[in-house]
Amino acid sequence: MMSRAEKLLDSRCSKIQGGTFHSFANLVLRKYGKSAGINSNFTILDQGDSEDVVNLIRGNTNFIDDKKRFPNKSTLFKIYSFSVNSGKKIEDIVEEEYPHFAFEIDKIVEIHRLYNEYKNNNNLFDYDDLLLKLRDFLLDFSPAAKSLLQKINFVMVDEYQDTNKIQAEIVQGLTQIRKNVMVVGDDLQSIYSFRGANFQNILDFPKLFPGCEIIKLEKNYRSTKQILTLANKIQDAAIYKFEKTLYSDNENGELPVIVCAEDESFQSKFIVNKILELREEGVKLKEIAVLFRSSYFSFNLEIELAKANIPYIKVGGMKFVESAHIKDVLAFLRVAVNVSDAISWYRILMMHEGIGPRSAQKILAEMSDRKFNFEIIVKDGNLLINKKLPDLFKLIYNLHNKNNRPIDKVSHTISYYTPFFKNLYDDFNKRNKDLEILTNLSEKYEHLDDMISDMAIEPPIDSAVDAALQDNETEFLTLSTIHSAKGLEWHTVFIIHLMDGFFPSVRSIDSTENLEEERRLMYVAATRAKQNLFLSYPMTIFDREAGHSYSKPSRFLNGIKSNIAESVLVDYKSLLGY
DNA sequence: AGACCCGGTTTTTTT
DNA sequence: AACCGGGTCT
Repeated sequence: MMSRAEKLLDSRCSKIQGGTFHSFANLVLRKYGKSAGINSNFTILDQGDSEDVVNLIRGNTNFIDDKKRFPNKSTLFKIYSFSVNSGKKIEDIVEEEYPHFAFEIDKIVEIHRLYNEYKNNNNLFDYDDLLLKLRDFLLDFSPAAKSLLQKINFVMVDEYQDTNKIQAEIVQGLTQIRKNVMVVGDDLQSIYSFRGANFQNILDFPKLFPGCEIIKLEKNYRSTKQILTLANKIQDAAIYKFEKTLYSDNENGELPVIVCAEDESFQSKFIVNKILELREEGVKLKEIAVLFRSSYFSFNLEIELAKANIPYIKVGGMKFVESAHIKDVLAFLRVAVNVSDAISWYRILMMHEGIGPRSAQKILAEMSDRKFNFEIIVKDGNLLINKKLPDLFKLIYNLHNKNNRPIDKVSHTISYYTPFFKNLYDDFNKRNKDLEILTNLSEKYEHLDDMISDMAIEPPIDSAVDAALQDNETEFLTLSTIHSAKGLEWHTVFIIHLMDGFFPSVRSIDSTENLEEERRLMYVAATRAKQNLFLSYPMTIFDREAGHSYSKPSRFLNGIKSNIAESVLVDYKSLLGY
């Protein structure tokens, strides 16, 4: 966003402190945390790490009865995180969303207490802690907080409809000295309620800052009139909204197209053909995007794109740093920074042959007893670690003590890791590229701890991005989840898998509120297009249980008549016409 | 006892 | 593709 602002204005924009709430929190807490009693060497847990901690605690309790079902780590973590972000009590969330676990409520609350205790003892922050601790730091208004706030003259927040209660409090905290604050948002684009965002925030803004000025932006500079007409039609049916009428002066456009494809692969083939056609017309690949509700909807299309040699990047869904092999390497590096990072130790230890959860726990206990003092550990010949893992120990000792650059540490780690890697993954050849990318990424870092927090908060979008950027700025098509497409725009946009049960997702179909959020998501997707918009759905789709079954077009297409969108059928015959 | 292997299940969306 | 549970091997 900063670089886009820089292009519109000038280089001063690049000097503005900016970022997500989380990355801002990370910077502030590391710099000013000490005076607020925060050990600024904290390690950030991403969602996977947090779930691992929850799982560790879950396994150490005797709460799990073989006969009764108990929420798994990801469910537990979701409950806890939603509780923090929404301000609701765990008890109420379980009651409302997971009534089948209501009888375990005491255990669920107790694991949460232990989870917080564990993070405290080990100086671990999960994403939610970053927000909570920043809020408390600012609102405590200590001398350190004051000195930070003295330097902040203006505060601007984009996408304010997607903030939650804590984030609103952070904005309040940031404006304690100077009340220069501007927020921008659109209630119709609120799509993050699952993590506690509430568009009520933007409505309450005038109460928080009495006397604020409200400016309505009703002129759309992005899309053609035809696209806006369709977008307005989608939001006409919305139940919760605040009246506004969007208009555009741009009348030169084609009608959006609704594409009914015989099946998923016809849908993909249609898109591939259309993209090739557009490219002939001079539309660049980077001006085209394919958007979808869930990351896996694009699998079939990705195969077709590869066949047609169309380069693409995929945004959203499974990320580079979430892939198992990258997490493996990062575990070594994290231990190098924080020797008592138990979660990373488990990961490292258990990739060694003959070491499972039990032995890992014993080894960890041995190290912990000796306060992670490697000099002592290495001399004590009676330890399990010395019998099984002399090389590992040497590696970690060097990573931890040697004063070399991150790139050297990464290379050392990878050479140690390679045999395990090849053993662990059948597709190690494919994954190997990612290890190279990680090495390249580490080149720009001076300090390992910076690299590790970046990996948690602002991870590289996708391995392919970096690969593509390196080899001569190849142009590429964008595939993206709608959530990740927020705030962006393209000349041509395809929205795929518009089927009931997929988009809107089955999981939201039985609640009005969730369904309304899906509708807003649809609205966000449609309004990403500047010039062309294609809405497609396959008539049949493979379903695990039913085999092939007919699908129903998304309810969001209901009522879109031929004066709003053109309809196209894509079957065997029509494809031959191309 | 603990590691490991296999097969069935499940998968929204993000910092 | 990753998780979980259950069965088998060392």
